[in-house]
Parts: sequence; C-alpha cells; structure tokens
Amino acid sequence: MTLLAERTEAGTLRASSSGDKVRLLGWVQRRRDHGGVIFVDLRDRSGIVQVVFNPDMPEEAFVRAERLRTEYVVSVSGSIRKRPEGAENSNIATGEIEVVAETLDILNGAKTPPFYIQDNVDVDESVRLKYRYLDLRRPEMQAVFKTRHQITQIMRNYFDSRGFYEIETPILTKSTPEGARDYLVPSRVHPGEFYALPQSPQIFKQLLMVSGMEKYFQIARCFRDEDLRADRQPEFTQLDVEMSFVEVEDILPLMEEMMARIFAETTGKTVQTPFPRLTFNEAWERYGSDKPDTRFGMELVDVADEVVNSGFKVFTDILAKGGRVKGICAKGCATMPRRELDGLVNFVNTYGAKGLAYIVLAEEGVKSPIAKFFTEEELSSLISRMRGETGDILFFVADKDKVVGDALGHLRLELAKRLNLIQEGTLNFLWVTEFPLLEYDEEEKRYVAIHHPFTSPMDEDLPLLDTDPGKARAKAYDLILNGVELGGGSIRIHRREVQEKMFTLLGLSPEDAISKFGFLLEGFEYGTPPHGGIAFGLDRLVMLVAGRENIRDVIAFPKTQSATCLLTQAPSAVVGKQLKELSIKTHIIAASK
RNA sequence: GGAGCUGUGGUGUAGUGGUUAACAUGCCGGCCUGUCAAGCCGGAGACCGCGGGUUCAAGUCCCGUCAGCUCCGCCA
Repeated sequence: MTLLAERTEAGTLRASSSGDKVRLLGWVQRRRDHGGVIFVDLRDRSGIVQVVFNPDMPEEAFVRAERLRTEYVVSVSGSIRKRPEGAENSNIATGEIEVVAETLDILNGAKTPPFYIQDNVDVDESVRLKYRYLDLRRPEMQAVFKTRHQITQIMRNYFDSRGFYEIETPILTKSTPEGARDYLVPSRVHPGEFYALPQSPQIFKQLLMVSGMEKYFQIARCFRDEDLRADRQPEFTQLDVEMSFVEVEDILPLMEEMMARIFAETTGKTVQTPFPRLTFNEAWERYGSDKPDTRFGMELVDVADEVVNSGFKVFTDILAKGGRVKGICAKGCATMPRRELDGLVNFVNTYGAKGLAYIVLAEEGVKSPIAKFFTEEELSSLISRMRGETGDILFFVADKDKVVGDALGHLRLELAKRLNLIQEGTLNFLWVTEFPLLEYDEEEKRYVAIHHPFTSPMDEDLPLLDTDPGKARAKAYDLILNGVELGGGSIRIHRREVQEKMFTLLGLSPEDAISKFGFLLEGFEYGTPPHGGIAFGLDRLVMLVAGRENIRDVIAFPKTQSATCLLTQAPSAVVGKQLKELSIKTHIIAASK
C-alpha cells in the first residue's frame, strides 16, 4: 500500500476511533520537547492533531523526533488513544485524543518560515505575498480557497443541470476600442502586430449565440490594464453567461436562484428571492450611488425647494445654475468633535464637493455656520424635511448633480462605518435596472456607452436615440450585494439598424465600425437570435462569501497595487533574443515630471 | 497623473537630535516525562528601505527616491 493510500487526515480524528492504527502525512506545526516526552502538533489540510513521542518507542524514531523543527514534512504511524484525564485540549477539534507515534519518517526538512503558519498572523502583506506558498498554508487561507472551489463547483453544476454548455473563448484575441486599456501581446509571426488579452469574453459569447449554442457559461479570466484598488486586480475571473431568446425576466430569476444556492451551500445562510429592484435613477436619487448599500438608511434628501428662496447665496446660486442641493441626516452625531467635522469636509472634497454645510441639532440648540442665512421658519421647515431630531447632524452638499450624489453617497457610507450602522452578517441583494444607455463624455466630445456598445435600449426609449440620446435607458442590470457590484449584464442589440445607430451615436463611422467590429457585424447578418446575458466578478463574490475585505485574499497569487508579483518578480526584463524574435526594440520614454 | 499612511534584528513593535539602538516572539545550544503560545538558563541576530542635505552629532529634522497599502482620476 502506498503512503497516501493508508493515510488518514489529521483533523478528522475523534475519540470514537480510539485504538485505531493511523498513518499521518503532514507538516510540523509546533514541537514541545520535554526532554523525555515530545509533543508534535501535526498539521495537514484537514486540521491539527497532537502526536506523542515517548522514549520507550524505537530509539531511531525518537532520535528523529528530537530533530524535528517547524514545517518539517513527516510521515507518522501510530495509534489513536484518548488523552489522559485532564490533558484534553478543547481549543482544537481533535483535542480529546492524541496519536501515539510508533514510526517517524522525515520526508523533508524545512527552513524556518519568515512568519507563523497560523491564522490572524500579524505580518506585513508584502512579506505574505513574497512567500505566498507559506501564506496559503495558513488555515484561514486554505478555507478561502476551499470556499472558492465550492462556489465554482456549484456554478458548474447549476448551469450544467439547466442545459448550459461551458465553452472556452480565446485569451489571445483582438484589441477593440471602448472600455479599459488592453494588455497587449506581440506577435512573432506578424512583426509589429499585437494580440490583446480579453477584457471579457463579451464578443465571443455573443458570437456563440449566433452559433446556435443557445446557453453558454464560462468561468473566464479577464484582463484590464487599469490602476488597482482593494477590490480590483489586473487579471480577475468572471462567471460569464449568455442565453438566446431571453428577456430581462428570464435572466434575473435564474441568477437569483444561483446566488441563493451558493450562499445556502457555502455559508448555510438563506437568501430571500426575488431580490428587490431599484431603477438607476432611484438608486442615484436616494443613495447617491449606482451600487447602493441598503443595509442601513440615511438616505439622501432633496432640499432644493426648502432653500431656493433662502438668503444663502451658495445654495441659491447653484440651484439657479441647474445644480442640486441635497442632504443626509446623521443620527446621534451631534457630539461629533469639531476636528472630525472638519475631516468630513476634506472627505467630501475628494469627490469634488467644494464644501460641506452642516447643522448640528445639539441639546442646547441649533449650531451651524449656515443657520444665519435662514429665517426661523425656513430652518425648522428644513430640519423637519430632513427628519432631524435633537442629537443629529444634518449634512448638505450643493453642486452639480454628479458631485452632490457622489459626495453624499460616499459620506453616507463613511458615516455608516464610523457609527457602526451595518449589522454583520446581513445580505442585501439588489438589482439596479434601467441604466442610462449613453453618457456624454465632455473630454472626447461624444457619447460613450455606459455598459457596452451592444446593449439594447429599452423598447419605449428607441425614439429617443434620434431626439435626446442621453435620456435613453438600456435593458441593462447590475446585481449589488451589500453595496458591492457583483456583476451586470444586458439584453443585446440583435438588429443591425439599431446597432448601426448606436455606433453612429458613439462617433464611430460605418468604416470604423467595420474595421473594428466587422467580424461581429457580419456575423449578426447570418440569423442572430435575440440574446442577452450577465457576468459576475467571481473574486468579489468569494470575498463576500468568505468575509474578506481584500481581493488579494481570494486570489492565490495576486498582484500588488503597482501590478507586480512579489513572488515571481513579474513583470521583468527579457533577453535581447526574445525581443529580436518579436521584432521589438524597446525605447523607454521617461515619465514627464 | 494626484493625495494620504507606513518602512528599525527573521517577524511584530519601542525609541526628547546626544553612551554600546530597547522589548516581545522566532532562531541556536543546554536542562527538563503531560505539554498544547510548554517552562527554566545561556547565546547569536540590525550598518534603522535607499540617496543626498542640515548639524559638533541624525533611526530621530529637511529634500529626493523606492517599495507596500488606502483613496481620487481611470476601470464599457
């Protein structure tokens, strides 16, 4: 029998198997040498068990046990026995028993690791990333990747049982305009030409609908060469789905059930379906966000009609110029120190707000730098509109619509964090629907697609494309969980004349459209079914299921914020021969100061 | 492209401009037969991220730079 064939997992051992002979394979978590008896905590993927080495065992094995050090890889045979009375350890699952060693083989030694292989390790993340293989040995990291595996398995089973095909699409593909910056791969065979890594399988999955695959999914790697954030990596994974002959009402329930299943089978939590829905417009007005966190209130309140006739010129001027004045009511914040208030002013500055007005409803009366601009009646009317009570602070931002929403939306989240308003464990799913189709880009002096250029307008808004394209809404939807955008999708355009109109609006001439998307447009002419789909950020989903705050924690070998890999030192220079084969000469243009 | 925070033995931290840079843990050696963060004794281990500057004197002050993190811009 092979070692592996006779092996028992350490973490599974219980008192019920006392007396059994076992073979353990794993790593030395810790050694406690009492001179006579030696205790070794042996760790494998399943957990930890205490192994006892006694001087009365064969001398050869005991001598080896004295040589053991942290992270040595060992094979131990022995028998399970209940621990002596009083020596049980309730902190570990196997704490009622121990394994009395009979033989010990050191399969491999190990250098002392730079940090403890245990949970909640207090070590700089860059050290963890450099020694990622050790970091991943830690039980909490093992648990994350078990969860990640379970989630993808559930997805595969779910779609398989509903008749979806899992189909792979190219990694080496064509650079297309619109969207994020592409990662490029030089072609050796075609000097001076480049492949692009896919930002998503978008075009291919639509072509698969033209191909008559009808139901497709893929757990697909995507690449975007943009700056990183705590929830953004340059390469990430999407659950990508596309279906033919669908409408919005086919897709959303399908995804709701999948989410419910994922949470039920991984965390045991029940997810209520169907999920609530908000239109984009409502989300923006009430939460200042297209991905509102609905786990707490503190909604934005439009106070334009309360202040429009006041003597406060800052507000009235902005309203006269077509801007907005909105506020939020922070419950119980009246005792917030002045310094913290000033900090919040700086906070909203980040989002373009030039100021943050506030009214403190203190026990001793209203305190506010702006109160003097309002009459007694105006002030009390404003306070009651905001549902302000003694002990609260009212915050106001006046600016362009975009700035007001951004600033107050983020302030709302920041205050919720500081005031601890979010109950742990809550799962608030939310669909945001009826996104605008287009957005006018001041810099490029043209419309750009909010979702992507293949998103279908809502039927009733089709005429708007000719009259007021910025007002047209799309058959697009995003799934939000606890204020995190998990994914989004749309029903696609499948009629050529609509697609052409869309390209025109995006400033693409018919010639441009053909040179950039010709293969797709041509494909669409051969009998394209109505189709639509959705894509989810798998990494973000795993983050939320596993309760992690950082996307790097759910990716086995992630990149740093500057898109490097501390483990492999990628990216790196290559030898001249490689460049020559690619017909590439590098010429580093110094960053301008 | 911009803003902020951090950088001191392997790891985590302390360190009014002034001796030999301190503590914990880990590591090495010794003692020790019921520990589980074992214990006790001893030892090794740092040119304070890097480069300038100010000063009689810099881990400490100034400038620059690099790295990590968080955020803005960016991310259909």
